Amino acid sequence: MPQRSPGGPISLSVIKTACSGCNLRELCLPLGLSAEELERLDDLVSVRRRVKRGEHLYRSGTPFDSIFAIRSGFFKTDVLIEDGREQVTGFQMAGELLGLDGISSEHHTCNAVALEDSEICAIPFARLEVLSREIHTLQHHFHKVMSREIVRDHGVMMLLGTMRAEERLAAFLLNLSQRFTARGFSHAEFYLRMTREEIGSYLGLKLETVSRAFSRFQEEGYIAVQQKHIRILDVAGLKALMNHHR
Amino acid sequence: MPQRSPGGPISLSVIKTACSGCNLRELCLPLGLSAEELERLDDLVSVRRRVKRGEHLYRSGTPFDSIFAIRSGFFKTDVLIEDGREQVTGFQMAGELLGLDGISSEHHTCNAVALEDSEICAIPFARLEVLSREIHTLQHHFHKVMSREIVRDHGVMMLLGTMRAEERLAAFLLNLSQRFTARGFSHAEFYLRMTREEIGSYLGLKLETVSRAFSRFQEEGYIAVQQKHIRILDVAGLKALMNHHR
DNA sequence: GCGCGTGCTTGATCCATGTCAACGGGGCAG
DNA sequence: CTGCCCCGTTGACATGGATCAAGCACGCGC
Repeated sequence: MPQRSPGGPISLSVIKTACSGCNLRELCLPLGLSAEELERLDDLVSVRRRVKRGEHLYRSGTPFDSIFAIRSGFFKTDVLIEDGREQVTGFQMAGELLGLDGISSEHHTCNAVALEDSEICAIPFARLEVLSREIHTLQHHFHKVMSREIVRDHGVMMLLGTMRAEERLAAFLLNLSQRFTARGFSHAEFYLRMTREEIGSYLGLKLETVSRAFSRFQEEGYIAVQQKHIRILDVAGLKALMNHHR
Repeated sequence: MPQRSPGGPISLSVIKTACSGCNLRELCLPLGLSAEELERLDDLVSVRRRVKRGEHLYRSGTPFDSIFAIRSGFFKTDVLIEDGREQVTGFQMAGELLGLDGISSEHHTCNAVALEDSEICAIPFARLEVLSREIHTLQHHFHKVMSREIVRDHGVMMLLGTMRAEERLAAFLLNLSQRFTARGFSHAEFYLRMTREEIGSYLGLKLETVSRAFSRFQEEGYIAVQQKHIRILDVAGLKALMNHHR
């Protein structure tokens, strides 16, 4: 069991901002809402806070009452089993939601850890349900977000169940690239916020295998790697590699 | 590629029954509803139909408009990629919902195939959203069901990412056993509706590996297998095996 | 009742990835 | 500036599961 830092796991400094002024509103929950509806969502999303690198936003087993939207930063979610095995279930970036897994049992079922200093918006779930009864667009969009999470998970199952090491890593890099692009960052150049071990855990590989695959991609000229700095040189090459199954 | 049966993929014989009289109402969507609310759900769930063994309930890429509740029978869902690889994403039994993945893009993103003659209830999603705005219990329960699906997927990711072959199969058998129990069937004795290959696809293993693991479990006295007929002899043994990681 | 096909089992071998080990570099603490 | 620790890289070797191949059992159609 991970130990709690004294005085609670999360830093509580509150930031004042609103969905209506948030540049992520086209990615995040507010998508498709009118100005007036957006204001009602603002009321609901009153708590914003910072989570420092390495801190938990929530832990598996703790009571669930809010979902969280990432305003800035980068998170991982993971599940641990007794014998110490860890499975990273996802990496989340700005505009994505955290905590949906907690709705079913009213307790979080995974850990969410900031991989860099981050800011999140807490959305009290009970109030979200009330509001989404009134705002159809919000209701529907929320359902889409949950469904998208399920589809994403199926993709990971595909990856874990059928792909070999290099395919997995290629898929991972292309996915990150695409998500960075959607946020207005370079699609070709980015910093990884996670370690090789965390990548490995997510992809069902050991860190050495991840490292070797990175090296091979570099030798082949698909990417340039230096530690956590990645430059994608040949998107098509990486894509081709993914169909390269025996 | 599975071929389409002439005249469309699904048999359309309609069965007349109601949620209010359904013995699955404690497992399925109606959970927690009052008699009066249940009647309103009945109105919504008007289409019931049979899907014969081997037939598709829906296919990846087709438009989404309903989710489906399984009234009786057994399904698999799978995702295919171009080069023919298949990933089975789940096996579903009576009382479980199918099609949640389609909400996000308004198209189904996987195939649902009956593994035995089955009966399903179609729930038009747009109408479910309307009704769940009016019935809070229904809204909340629906959210829980979606969330449970996410949690389940995380479990599969854990399995695929960190477990070895025998652990995966043990986890699979225990999970089936537990779900049969919840439906009032024997926890110790059941028929598998799926082939070794489908089990393998779900567990990220080849069919030979699945077969060998079954044989080993039998040698060890954990189970008795004869083709698709499984008898679990030592639940504790199977559970112990799951922590048996090197 | 017989023959065929599909699915299952089992054996032999191979290979991708895991494991173990050594080393190097960068960043942070003092 | 110096030293340490964490992270990443690389090599040598081990192994679990994949692959290839053969044969068997059951269910179904004729």
